[in-house]
This record gives sequence, C-alpha cells and structure tokens, in this order.
Amino acid sequence: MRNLLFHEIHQKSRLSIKEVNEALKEFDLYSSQWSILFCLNQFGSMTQKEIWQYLNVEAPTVTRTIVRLEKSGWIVRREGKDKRERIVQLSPFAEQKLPDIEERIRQTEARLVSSLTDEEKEQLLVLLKKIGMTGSEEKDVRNG
Amino acid sequence: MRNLLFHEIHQKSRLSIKEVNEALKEFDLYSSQWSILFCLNQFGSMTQKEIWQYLNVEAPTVTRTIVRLEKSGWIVRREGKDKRERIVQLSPFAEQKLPDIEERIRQTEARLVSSLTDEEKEQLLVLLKKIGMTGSEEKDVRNG
DNA sequence: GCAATTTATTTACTTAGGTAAGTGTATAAC
DNA sequence: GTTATACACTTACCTAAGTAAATAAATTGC
Repeated sequence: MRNLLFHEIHQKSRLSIKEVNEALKEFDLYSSQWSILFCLNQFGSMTQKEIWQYLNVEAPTVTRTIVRLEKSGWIVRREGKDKRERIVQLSPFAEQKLPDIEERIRQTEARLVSSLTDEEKEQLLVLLKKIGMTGSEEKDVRNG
Repeated sequence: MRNLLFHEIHQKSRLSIKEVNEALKEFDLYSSQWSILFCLNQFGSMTQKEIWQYLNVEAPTVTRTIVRLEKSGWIVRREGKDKRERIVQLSPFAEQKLPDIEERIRQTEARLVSSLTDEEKEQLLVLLKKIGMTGSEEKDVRNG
C-alpha cells in the first residue's frame, strides 16, 4: 500500500509509550513525566524553556506536565533571578526513587529492541534522524 | 546519552503528524481523521472494529474520530445485519474530495523523507517493524 | 524615564490516545 | 426458551500535545 513509513513510526511511538506507561505504573508516573524527570536528572536545575527546548515540545505541554509532577511531589520550582523564569529541579524524593525507575525503563526499552542488533539500532537511529531534514540541514545528522 | 531511539521515534511521530495536520488544514481535517478516510477509500465499507483493528488503536479512539467525521459530513454510518455493528462508508462529498487530499498528503510525506534514498526508506521500514517483536514473532517482519 | 517590543509562562480550547465500565445485541449452554 | 457469556460499540475520565491568546517581567528605543 502507501506510505507505510509514517504509519509504522506512529505505531511504534504509541507502542513504546504504552509499554513505558505500563512499566511506570508502579511509580505512579507517565512516560512524558518520566522524560522530564530524566532530563532534570541529567542536567540538574533547568528553566521550563530549557526543558521544552530539549524535549522539542511546546511550552504549554511542559507547563502541564510540570504542574502534575509538582503536585505529586517529584519536582520543586523556584523563581529565577529573571522573574519570568521558573527554575525546576528534582525533589529529594525523586532523587531517591530515580535509580530504580531508570533501571525499570532501561529494561523495558531494551526488551522492545531486543530483536535488533546493536548495529541495527544505530542504523535505525541514523535513518530516523534524516526524516524532516532538507538538503541544507543534513550536516546535523552527523553532528547530533 | 541514553535510549535516543524511542526519543527519536516519538519526535518523528509528532513531527509527521504536525506536518500532515498542516497539509490537511485547508480541508478542515486532522491526521487521524485522514487515516480513517484513507482506510475506507482503500477497503470500501468497514465496521468500526475492522477500522480499529487495521489501524491498531482502541475502539473508543475510533468511535470518537468517526463521530467527528460523521458530524462534518465525510462519512455515513448504517446498521449492519448484526445490529451491534455499525458499518462505515465514505460520503459522496468525501469521495469527490479524496483524490486532492491524497495528493496533498503524498507530497507532504514525500518531502519529509526526501533526504532518504528508496533503499534507506525500505530499510527504515524493516527496522521499525522489528521493534516490539520477540524471537518467536520475527517471521512477521518478513510476511508483513 | 516611559512606551513599545520581546520573552517566559500560563490559560483555554482542540484533537489523539489509553483504560475501565456501561449498554445493547448475539450466541452458547442447558 | 431462558440464562449466561461474549461481543460491538459507547461513555466517562485520564494523560499528551498542539495553537492562540493572556499575563507579567525584561529589554529596547527614544
């Protein structure tokens, strides 16, 4: 049939989110919440802008998820020197729980790609990165 | 960093949906609505179950999208011989508009993968299909 | 210094997708 | 034939992500 490629990308995106949500159930978290926690764990304190730029989503998406994470005690926000900014960081509770969660996610993701060799995973990543690139931007594939 | 693969799949899934939505704006449609119209155009009349099985989503997702498409006049539903089923088919209006929309989508999707060779596209599809497969199911990669 | 513009975040509203539970029809057991 | 079970669809409620517009702080122009 037609453009199976985007159909397939969409399918696997939903599948992986579903599996990650399942794995996160025991921690009362969702996949997009996890992506922010992961981000904060990697970079430390961040403004919301830094988060949505890194995750490549829109600002309102991050606002919503951050609010949920704050309510459930995973993160803390404080005002920046620039009072427009809100600086986000992990709560001690989150810092304590994170290693277990990270390991759980690692297992889940590894299971999903267990039928690919390391070389195939690498190649898949390279090919995916090419999507949406116009000629002039192609160098970013090699840099990223 | 960590499992870039799922991050990247997620990104490209969102990117392609965004681009398709943009292309569909002039027709007052959204990407998931299009996926159902495409499906009906390919297979003719279908029950809702056939649609969600083909698209690999849950029944309530299809119910919602179908209701929107019915309200906006793209599809018609009738009762099946089995009164539990609802048989869905394109409206004459949809049949008339579809070729233009299909061409528009084709262009959009082609642009997104314009920096991949045909061989790369094929390979990308094969690799994506391997995700989520356990050893015993791997034959499906070759059959699908 | 004050008005205009830019920037960071939020709010309101939309579609998309999931689960769980409800409704009504068809089928199986007996 | 009546009851129990299975099935198709729907409803209610949740998260995710997008756009557009509002808010409030910072910066720029003059």
